[in-house]
Amino acid sequence: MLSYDYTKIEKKWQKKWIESKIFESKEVQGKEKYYCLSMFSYPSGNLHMGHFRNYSIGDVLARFYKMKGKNILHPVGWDAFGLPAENAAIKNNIHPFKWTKRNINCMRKQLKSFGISYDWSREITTCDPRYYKWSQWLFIKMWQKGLIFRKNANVNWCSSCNTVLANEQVLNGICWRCSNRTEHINLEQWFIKITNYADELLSGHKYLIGWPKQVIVMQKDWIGKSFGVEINFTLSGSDKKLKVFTTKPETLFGVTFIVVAPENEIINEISTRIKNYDKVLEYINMSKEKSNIDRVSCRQKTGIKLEGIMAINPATKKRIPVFTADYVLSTYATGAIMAVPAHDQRDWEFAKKKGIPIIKIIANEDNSSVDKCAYEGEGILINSKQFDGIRSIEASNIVSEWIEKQNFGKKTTNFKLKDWLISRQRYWGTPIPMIHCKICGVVPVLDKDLPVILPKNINFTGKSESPLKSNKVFLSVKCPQCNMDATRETDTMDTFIDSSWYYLRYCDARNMNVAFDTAKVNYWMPVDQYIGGIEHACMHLIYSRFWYKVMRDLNFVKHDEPFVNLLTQGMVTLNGNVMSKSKGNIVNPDKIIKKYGVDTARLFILFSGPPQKQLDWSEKGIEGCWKFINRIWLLFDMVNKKAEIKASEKDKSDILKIMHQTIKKVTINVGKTARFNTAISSIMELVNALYRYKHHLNDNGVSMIVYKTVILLMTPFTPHVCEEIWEMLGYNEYISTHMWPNYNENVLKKYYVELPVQINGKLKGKITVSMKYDEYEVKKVINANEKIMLYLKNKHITKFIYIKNKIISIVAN
RNA sequence: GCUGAGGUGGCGGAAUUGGCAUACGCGCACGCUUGAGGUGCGUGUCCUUAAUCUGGAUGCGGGUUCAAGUCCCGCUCUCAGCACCA
Repeated sequence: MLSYDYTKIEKKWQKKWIESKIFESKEVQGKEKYYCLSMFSYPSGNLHMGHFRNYSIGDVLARFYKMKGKNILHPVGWDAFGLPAENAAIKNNIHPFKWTKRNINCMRKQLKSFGISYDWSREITTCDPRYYKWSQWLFIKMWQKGLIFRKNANVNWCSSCNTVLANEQVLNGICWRCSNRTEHINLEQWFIKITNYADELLSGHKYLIGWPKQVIVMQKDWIGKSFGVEINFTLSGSDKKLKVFTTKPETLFGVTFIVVAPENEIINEISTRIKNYDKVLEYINMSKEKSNIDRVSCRQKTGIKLEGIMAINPATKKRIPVFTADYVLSTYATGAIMAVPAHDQRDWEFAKKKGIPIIKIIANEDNSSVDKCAYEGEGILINSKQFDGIRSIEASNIVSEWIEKQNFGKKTTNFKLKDWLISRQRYWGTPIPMIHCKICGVVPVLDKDLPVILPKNINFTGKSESPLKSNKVFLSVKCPQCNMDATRETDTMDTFIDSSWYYLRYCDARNMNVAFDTAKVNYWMPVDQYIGGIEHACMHLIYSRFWYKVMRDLNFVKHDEPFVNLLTQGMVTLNGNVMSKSKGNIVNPDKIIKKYGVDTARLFILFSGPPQKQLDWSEKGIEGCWKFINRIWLLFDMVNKKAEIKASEKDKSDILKIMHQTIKKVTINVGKTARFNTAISSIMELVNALYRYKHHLNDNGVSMIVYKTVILLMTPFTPHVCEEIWEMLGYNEYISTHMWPNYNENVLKKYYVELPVQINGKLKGKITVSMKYDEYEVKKVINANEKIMLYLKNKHITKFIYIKNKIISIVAN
């Protein structure tokens, strides 16, 4: 028999799976559920290898647990709002709706050819009013809870995307989507109080045992909690106090100047007292013009003294100068610092430049000087009056309490995490369901008027204004409270809102009355396995966790965390390069599927390495997987042939033992450790063993038992060919719904074991002994072993170590 | 700079958690099959070696141990994230 006809087989089973609805899910009380979720995709046009890997990993798990008897939810959908659609509209004069729909149709077709075990009846699309109605509804619920607010703020603006961006979406001053430099501008915007949950987002990490450590660390850094003290500095000749935040209160006696951020309000408030205000203003404008990148990359510290302003160090009562400098950020803590040049390198550099005194407060054992650089380590306090001699670690708390008692400061915690800016000045997103009324202020749209439909007739100007503003019909509305003429909000929501709750909609995707039924959500949630790229560590995965906690506090769901286990799959590269359209190095999964079939493509992508690791695509590697599937295919005829020679009892029991070992290994590698590569290699070993065994098949069906096991074990990896062989073997049922094979520990039980014998740490031989043997009996066997005894000739045994069933280690000289 | 993860053949990667390093696959070499090529099958493939002797190899250097890829100390390189966060 020649190689198998994968095209025919794959089409056949994909059709059957859909028609028979075997992968459609229903809540079954009492049956253990398994919610398997691959991150849904943005419909950019076509699926690439990264998608293919993502879905293949999810599919292995969904299929495995289905065979293990669990009730599976394995849904699929589209994260369909977003900028590319709108940019395509401006560029190619195609409506975003049309563009998106076309792409989804194309990608759905492609996705169906992958044969993933999705429940297609639950497919969702976020740009569908039946979906975004509920995004709006949830938005209003959050508004009513006081979690959404408007404020004028210094926000990130991307002039290429023509919209504001959340902090998470700006990396190093660069827009996450288009890689343009962003600017800071002042705008009135919509925010969600994610900071209310900052503490819980951190403490919740302890429940996320099934998450990669890397993601937890990244989130922790992003949330950035730090403990410290807020201290009020009196400004001489003014009733104004200046608030600073410090994590090192013990260095208070070494504060020799104060620095406020150029954007700090206080400068404006005390402007009449600043003698060189013109020059200060000049500096402020200069630093405003510097982009984020310049401020960060140019480590040379600049700044200007506020002449005529002095602060008083509350500990030393000394008058100290006040500066403004852009090495202090306006956006963190109070936007002002107390500078301790002796023990902070940044302050040290600034002090050196400006000729400010440097007073040493912490002395270490070496009594190292602070002339060359700041000393940032621990030590004993000096020059600190009553606190002299205390160790700095202990002094932190002692001084904090003293500060509180003296009433010029209090202990606080600060977060780097800022509130989530959720409004966008773009068209292709969920309309924010709010109304501006001159009398009533900001009023939410009534439930009965939802959804606020995104109008289709819009001019895409590409100008920096919300496109919805151009639609007068959309704009004019009656106020739901006073019924007077009012205007609609024209900003749309950040698409990360759509993706913050889609996993809940999957649990009840067709409900027209509520966003989701609580009972259904509580049946399926939390997601047992989430699979996606690590690039979402500090965006989607923080937003979703936050959103879920709000849902919990609204009594919509009952758990604390939405995703129990997270698998971050590695990228698929070509010659080490990220595949991208601009580089023109995209390997299209369609092409591979055409050449080898889906089963082979899946097998290769899963076999090449652990799913978390980056995978470099190679045609060479895929050949091996193709060969392996063919070897299994060819075995069908071989196991069906009756041979003349009888199989020996030992051969039969040997191969059965290998089979049970393989079942055990695959079960653990798939179910527990998600090491699909080693699972597959152990099945390869079993197939190799069966090939070696094939010479004597007159064996009461032993080879058939082994063969069937191979097919069952391969089903999560190569489902199409396994269904086909299963049918050829005479079964009427789907192998996809067949029970996963069990292994029998009794068969695995060994009675004899091969023990390596080490002499002075080097392997010198092996002996086979009964597993029951004690040291005395093992010694007897060794004494009878000529080869080993040769090494021990004329030697004195000083140590004899026998680790039962593992190893023998002899020390002799 | 800080944080985290890593470094094992020509390559992708294994190693039951301290117990036979290099499983499985790719590649390569040789043989068989074939008119030839491909496929398929078989054998071999870390270095040293005539050898199945003997040594030596898991980034480098040291340590603990009967025994170290795995544990400890010190370097070094790579990748990822954050980056003036007071």
